[in-house]
Amino acid sequence: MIERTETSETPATGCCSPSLAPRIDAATAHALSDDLGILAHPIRLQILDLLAQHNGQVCVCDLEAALPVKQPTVSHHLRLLRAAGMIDCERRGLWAYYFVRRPALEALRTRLLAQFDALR
Amino acid sequence: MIERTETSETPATGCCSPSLAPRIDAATAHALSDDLGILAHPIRLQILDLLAQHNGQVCVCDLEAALPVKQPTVSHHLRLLRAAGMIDCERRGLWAYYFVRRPALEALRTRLLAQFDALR
DNA sequence: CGCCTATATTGACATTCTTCGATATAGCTG
DNA sequence: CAGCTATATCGAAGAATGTCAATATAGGCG
Repeated sequence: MIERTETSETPATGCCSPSLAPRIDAATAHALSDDLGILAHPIRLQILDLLAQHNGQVCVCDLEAALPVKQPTVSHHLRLLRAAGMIDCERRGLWAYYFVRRPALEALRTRLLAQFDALR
Repeated sequence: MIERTETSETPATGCCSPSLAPRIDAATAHALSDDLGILAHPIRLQILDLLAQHNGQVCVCDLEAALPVKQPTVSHHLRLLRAAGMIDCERRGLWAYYFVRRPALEALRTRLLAQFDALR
């Protein structure tokens, strides 16, 4: 590492800017990346899409029929989406009807937009 | 699976809607989740933030100094971001100056928004 | 050329993710 | 209750990801 004083204005004897720091703190970055990680799976995106389309009327076997994975896998992804607060379900008799939690998705959308705007 | 006719209007002897299909096709979902997967890492989010802040003036050792990971890890994340088309770099002498590719990020933002709006 | 420095790549290792068969749970129906 | 069905959970196995030490590459300087 090249020697340089923090107070100096010199653009560099070498390269490095005087201790550059991210505006996003690690905790925020972590929280956001967790949510992005939930979205970052094709099956989960398709589940969200299906749920949004047929709000409150989609049971697990519908999803299983519409997606190229088996039932335990569908349940697994539903659990992740639920743990992330993006969806929820209501049991009616034998069936579990899943639906998107619009306010949560709206909040995530807002958070994402804010992040993108910060990259402006 | 419960027997049912596609043409019937009956809300179900059981649960399932007549063959529900995602509006997002698998290819689109896959492409989008790939990009989301790139964003879904705290270090990468912070890198994007740092690059956006100091456009065109950030070399790898700056990033290494600002982030809690070692140089090979920084290079690794830079490579992923670059492969995803989100950033690029210019070599000047010994140093590699990285910068965000604003048009690509803008396109991603648009794509993401469209997706969120589809969940409307 | 020989040395030094910034960055990239390689290889190994640990961790996490994804999937699915098998099984458990829960609620209906007879 | 017995049997059936929808969903959840468990456990195992493979794939993908993240990290870093070690090493390679490449460009500057004396």
